[in-house]
Amino acid sequence: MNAITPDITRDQMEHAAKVLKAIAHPVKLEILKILAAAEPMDVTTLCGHVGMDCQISMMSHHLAKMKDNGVLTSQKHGKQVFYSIANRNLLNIFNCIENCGDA
Amino acid sequence: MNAITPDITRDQMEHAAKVLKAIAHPVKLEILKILAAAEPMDVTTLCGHVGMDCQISMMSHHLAKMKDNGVLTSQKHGKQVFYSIANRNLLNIFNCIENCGDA
DNA sequence: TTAATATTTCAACATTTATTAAATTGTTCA
DNA sequence: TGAACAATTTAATAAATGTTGAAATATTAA
Repeated sequence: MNAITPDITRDQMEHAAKVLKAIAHPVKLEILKILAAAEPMDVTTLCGHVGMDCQISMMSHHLAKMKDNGVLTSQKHGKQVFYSIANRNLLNIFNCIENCGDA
Repeated sequence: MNAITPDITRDQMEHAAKVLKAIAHPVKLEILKILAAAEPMDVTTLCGHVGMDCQISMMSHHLAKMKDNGVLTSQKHGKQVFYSIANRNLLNIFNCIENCGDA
């Protein structure tokens, strides 16, 4: 009905808010960025890419939350767990981020 | 450097996370949607559009936070304050939302 | 079976966010 | 001036989030 904010119901709004909340964190955005370039990836490798201040336990929490909200999927392979991006459309958000820099 | 996640620095990541946090809430998304269709708008009118469970004080808190994070701007006119969207590029996020529905 | 590795879960804590009511500021108008 | 209205600020509280380290759970390999 509207070109800019297409037909979005209140329920979709609630869902969208959850997804956005699940990624509105610098480390989580970093995770998405890393996976966007090289998915799937296991937790330890991912942690290494994120940087020195990364603890495996923290990483696991972040990943779990994103998975809970449908942002990521995971697959176990041996003793490692590999994470992927559930729907790469979400990556459009990075264009948003770049363009909406500072107004 | 990368088509999908363009050259985004860690600082930009931090900034993006703040902006996303500032809108990752159903009512705040609703506010954006309403303003997208009819900006600028004063607080009371906005509150009316949001629905029955809207309290003016809550609205004011939400608006203040979004303004603090550069999402909205405001202009005083008489005893009313009119809010607008600072950068309409941000509205692309709604396309993201629509497309990234449920995977 | 024991040891080593990868990841998750648990528990505790500090910080941030959301919500609500009450008090306050600023503006207009009689 | 002072009553009425619009919006913000303050304060209190509940709820959610982020972080950390330790313990628990797989899985593989020796």
